Amino acid sequence: MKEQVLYETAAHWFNKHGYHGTSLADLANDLGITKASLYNYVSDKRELLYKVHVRSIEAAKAAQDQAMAEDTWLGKIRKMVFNYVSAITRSPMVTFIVLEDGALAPEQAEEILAARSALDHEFRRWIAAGIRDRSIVPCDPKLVSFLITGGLAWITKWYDPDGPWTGEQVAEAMSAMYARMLSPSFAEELPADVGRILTEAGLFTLPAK
Amino acid sequence: MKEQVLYETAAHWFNKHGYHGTSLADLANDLGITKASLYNYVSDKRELLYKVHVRSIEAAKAAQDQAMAEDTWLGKIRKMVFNYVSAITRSPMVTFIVLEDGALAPEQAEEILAARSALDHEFRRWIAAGIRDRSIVPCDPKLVSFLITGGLAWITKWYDPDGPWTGEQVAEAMSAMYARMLSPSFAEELPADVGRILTEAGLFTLPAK
Amino acid sequence: MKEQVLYETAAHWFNKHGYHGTSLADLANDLGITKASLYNYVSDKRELLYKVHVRSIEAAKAAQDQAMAEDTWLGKIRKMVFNYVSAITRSPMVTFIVLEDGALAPEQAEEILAARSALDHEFRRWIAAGIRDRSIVPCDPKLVSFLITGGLAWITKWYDPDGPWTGEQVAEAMSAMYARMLSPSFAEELPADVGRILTEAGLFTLPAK
Amino acid sequence: MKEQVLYETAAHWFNKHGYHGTSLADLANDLGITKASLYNYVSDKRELLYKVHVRSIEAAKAAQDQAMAEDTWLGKIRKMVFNYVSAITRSPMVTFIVLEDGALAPEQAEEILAARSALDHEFRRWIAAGIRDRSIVPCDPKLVSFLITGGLAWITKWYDPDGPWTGEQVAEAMSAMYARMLSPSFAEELPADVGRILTEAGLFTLPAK
DNA sequence: AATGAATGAGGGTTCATTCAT
DNA sequence: TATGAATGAACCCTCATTCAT
Repeated sequence: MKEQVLYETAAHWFNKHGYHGTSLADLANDLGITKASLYNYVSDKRELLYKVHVRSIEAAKAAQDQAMAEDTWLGKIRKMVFNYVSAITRSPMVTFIVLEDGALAPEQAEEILAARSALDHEFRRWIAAGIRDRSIVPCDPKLVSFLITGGLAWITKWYDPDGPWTGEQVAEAMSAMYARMLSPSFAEELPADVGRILTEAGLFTLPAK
Repeated sequence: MKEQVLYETAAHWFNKHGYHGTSLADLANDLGITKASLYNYVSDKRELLYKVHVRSIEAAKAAQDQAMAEDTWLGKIRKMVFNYVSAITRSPMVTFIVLEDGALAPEQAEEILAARSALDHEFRRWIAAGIRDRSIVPCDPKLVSFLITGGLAWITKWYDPDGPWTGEQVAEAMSAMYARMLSPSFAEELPADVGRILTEAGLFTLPAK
Repeated sequence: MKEQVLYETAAHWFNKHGYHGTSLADLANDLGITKASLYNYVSDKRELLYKVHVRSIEAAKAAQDQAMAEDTWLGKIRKMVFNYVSAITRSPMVTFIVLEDGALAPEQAEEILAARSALDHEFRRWIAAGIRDRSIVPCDPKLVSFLITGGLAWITKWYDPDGPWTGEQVAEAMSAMYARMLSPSFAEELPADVGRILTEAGLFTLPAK
Repeated sequence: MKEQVLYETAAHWFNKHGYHGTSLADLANDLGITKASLYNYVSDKRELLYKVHVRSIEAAKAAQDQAMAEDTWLGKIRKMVFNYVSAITRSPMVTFIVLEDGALAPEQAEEILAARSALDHEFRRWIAAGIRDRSIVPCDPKLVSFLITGGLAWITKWYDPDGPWTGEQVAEAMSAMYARMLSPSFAEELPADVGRILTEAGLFTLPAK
């Protein structure tokens, strides 16, 4: 059995049923092996959750890192959202999993939360910087960060890879909307390709794949 | 024991630990009674979850109903977001709880999902109508509805009543941001009181309570 | 509420579901009162079982006592069976309840078992005496007593007061069959009224009520 | 642990304490394993009861099938009783268990009752056929079937393998008594080996082993 | 690498019983 | 006489985990 599949399955189940609502029997059954066999790959149920969280955070970090190259602060934000949505919708492994209290060991939880917090604070810094140089509308960075995080976390609850939209389309649309929310003036801030989408799709409505 | 307290406690726990991560012993212990006593109020653990969901939906419905009086479509949306955020931050009972697969009985789940879907579709209709009369920027109503729902659902994960912000402040800020995202032109669409807030708070940053 | 009804209901439930399979909630619900109210009549669940047993034994004792007047040993046996079957089929109170191990307190169980044993031994004495004076076929009294007891105990499992047979008909038929089993010669031992039944019913088949 | 032992133990306990009066802890304790281990063999407490019932019915069916070879109707009946008593007294697995209402799932209960009913009706047919060809005394087949079933069901309540009688002795004695009950004339119907028993045992009293 | 069997801990639920009202 | 609320104990069952094979 491929280890990769194990984590994808776990991510899927944790996301749909929650950590405590997922039993190792569920996973084993889904993978076509026995509960006992799982212990050849993982030492713990917790480890599964932990690793899934780690990969999710790595993906978020990557999305952020790759967005840093953008020129403007708004551009960075827009790119970061785009990257992250793309990642989430592309691989079932990269799921934003809601962290249930007490599911992870204290140190693990602390580590995950610290990593998330670091990402969040970096994100807030971008917003604050953008506000300072007037490329982003005055707003509260912390609140806006939460607001956007919520939108991103929710994707896994409704996005269906077999549905009408590709991940890139969703990524494009969401990043555009958030950019719109943050840009001090709609007209001058929107990047060129959004214009293309508006044209192609007619009134910016997402077209089916 | 007050029945109200029971539901608030349950909502709190389900939100923090997930449905399966919450044991009746946790609840009972928190309430200062025994597990068995819980069964004088509820017939089932499931019923607790169900009722919490029902009340959450009622609150959302109320938020929507009370927003209908607004003149413009954007105004309705803004008011709805404001109302709902206010409700969520005000009472621990009104929590947007993530529905874990299989936690509710099939008919219950169906009912809850149907109700949520109805709210969602009404919300989408507002967006679509706004787009049609050009009071809302061209966008995909379904996607935007999901995007906003995510932001609202996430609130319970980070909002702290003992923190620096009042619920009304958060409600004001979030509804303003979403309005900004949707208004075709920022300047002309923003309602008067947002201007007041901008003034009072200095650059729209949320002030501490 | 009539106390009598309580015991009848209890007897019915114990018989259908067993002692442990009957909850006080079942009884209370059936009686239209609350569990707590039951404790105004009985101090214990056990007491219910105990009293039902006592009455069942009293009925058996009465059946035996009233049969002693018969002239022959076989006549006594026949009458005893007739009386007991009549009692069982007449009143829902008089049920032969199978005694589950550990249901009664040790002393109570001992008492009930002693009483049953006394009845049984008296019954065996009749058989033995009959064998001695050749009015009953040579057989093992103990085994025959068990055999007949089984037939009697089973009645509550199948007899339906609303069915085609009256209790007296069943009593007549069963006592006749057992008498047949025990009489050294069928022709000379059968009492007169069996002849009547044979005549009336055609070939001894039980007629509908 | 041998699966066979599990069912024997279960049968024993259900018989002595009733289904609801038997806890899995009792069984596990008796078997020297833990409650949880039971679930490696059975999916349910109910399944234990169900399987025990099934085996009991299979034994009854076998007893009936093997009796069909007998020439006369009375002979069949006699043999069937003999076979069944032998089986019951031989193996603790083959216990006639009283079915408590609601202990089995509706479909299971229906199945068991249907099977029992089939056996019962076949038995009644034998009686009726015997009455028709005058090899059995005129009587009501249904009532007689109940009467005999009761005698058989009761055996498990009193028979003690460590007691003075072997199972075959009991089987011989009971089948002889019922044959006596049903034969139109005692003298001519009794099979030869009963005579032997009468001789050996002195007046047909069962000798100790 | 895989598994069947076993298990301690705990989870949801029922139950007989008590008691203040 | 009746009851709603409370509870300790027990019950059936599930779960994560282990281990010999």
